Amino acid sequence: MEPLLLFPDPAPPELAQALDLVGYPWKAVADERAATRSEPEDGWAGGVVVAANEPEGAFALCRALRKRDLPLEPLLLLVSGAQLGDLELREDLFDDFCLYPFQPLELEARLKHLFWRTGRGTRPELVEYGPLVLNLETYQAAIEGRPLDLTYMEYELLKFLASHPGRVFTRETLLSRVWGYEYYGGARTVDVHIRRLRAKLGEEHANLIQTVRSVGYRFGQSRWGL
Amino acid sequence: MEPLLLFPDPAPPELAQALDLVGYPWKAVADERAATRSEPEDGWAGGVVVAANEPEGAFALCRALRKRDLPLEPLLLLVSGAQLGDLELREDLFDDFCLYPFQPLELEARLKHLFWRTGRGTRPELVEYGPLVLNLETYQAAIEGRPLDLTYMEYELLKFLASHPGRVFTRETLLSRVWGYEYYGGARTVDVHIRRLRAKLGEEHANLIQTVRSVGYRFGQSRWGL
DNA sequence: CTCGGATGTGAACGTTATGTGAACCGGGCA
DNA sequence: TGCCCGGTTCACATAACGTTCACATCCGAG
Repeated sequence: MEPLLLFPDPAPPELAQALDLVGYPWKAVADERAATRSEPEDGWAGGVVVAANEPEGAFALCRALRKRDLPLEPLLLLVSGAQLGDLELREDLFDDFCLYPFQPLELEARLKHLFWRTGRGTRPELVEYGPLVLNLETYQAAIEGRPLDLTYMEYELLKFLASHPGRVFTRETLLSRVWGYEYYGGARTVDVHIRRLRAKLGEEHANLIQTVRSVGYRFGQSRWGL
Repeated sequence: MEPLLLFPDPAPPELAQALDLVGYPWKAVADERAATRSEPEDGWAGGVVVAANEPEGAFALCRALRKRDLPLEPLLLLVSGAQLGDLELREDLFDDFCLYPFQPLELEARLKHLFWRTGRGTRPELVEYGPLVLNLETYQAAIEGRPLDLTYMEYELLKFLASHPGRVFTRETLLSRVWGYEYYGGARTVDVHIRRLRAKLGEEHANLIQTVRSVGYRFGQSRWGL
């Protein structure tokens, strides 16, 4: 079996021990570079990321691992009780989470359940909204069947927006969620990308992205019901 | 929002309370027959099944709910630590599990993540008062289902007022709470915004905002008690 | 009934956020 | 090395927005 990716490096002893006990091979990495460097031939079997001690590094790693051509999955996040509230805005960065410190039995059960449910391919590889379709595997986008020629950043931005239809995001939020937390640049960058997206969507569909003055941008219509 | 199915009936007090606190409606059922009988029009929003106390009944219910034409989803299972080992054989009966007894925060986070990944969307944060609805995530407002086109300041003002129905606020208070503490401007600004809000609410609902002469403004009916 | 302060109203004004076109810059590739 | 592509930044145009003012109207006190 391919090893699991562990963060941080070195891995917390009790985590390493728990995995050893139930027979999961693993390898600890300190950051994205290390993750790429020591990646096995057939890719990682999955990931266990401890966010309780070094949240920034942990979330940065998750984001990087999710953005790859073949996103790392399944990804189990270990969080402290105090971090539970922060998870809401990072739903897409992990597949399941577990309180840290953890019970070995619970960790094992979660890993088993994760492998069971991701093994059946329950993950959607498409993001759809009305006439828009994003194929996450091939990095292609289309509207009404007509292919869109998007650049990397345009694709990422559209993917993020279309994954959260109806919701308003400030430029700062978009910069941190799409560009990355450590990004340090002008907010007007977002405007320009929005404009190009609207242009490529075509006049007919430009209104898929709406401006909410003095707040930010919204994709699609709002959700009134549940 | 449609209610969650709870097992057993009656529901454990701490579970009922935790769900009430975060605003999930629920209905407890004792078995499959009760589940079918009291099922809402649009189906259950999901299920929370406590397996810690009555494992046989709980798993039987899960099995029944999964076998239906429209399987109940998502289903969160609450298990004791001693039951963790048994889960392996029942992977297909639930979508996620949580240790019981549970931390309310963890329960909330798991429900949110479940709703997110099963695509049923998390409940939007709403401020409601009678016919008025404010969607805080999408920055949209509606009255009697009809969308209101509000500017940023109008929205912020209405949000503040509608969040404190029945209470009277002086113009100075509104300026400091809505516009910001350091704001330095004329009090008549408030009047103008109130007028525009009334206009947009429509003649029928303009009285949602009442003038309290020589004091300020009040939203909704006055509260006699408390 | 009358007076005066408080509030409603319409319009004008100044500010600010956003749209827009183009220049800049840096990395990959020939 | 020099070109090309994409991402970023800048400067300017523009329209939306918030604020202010002058005046009209309302309401309660006396």
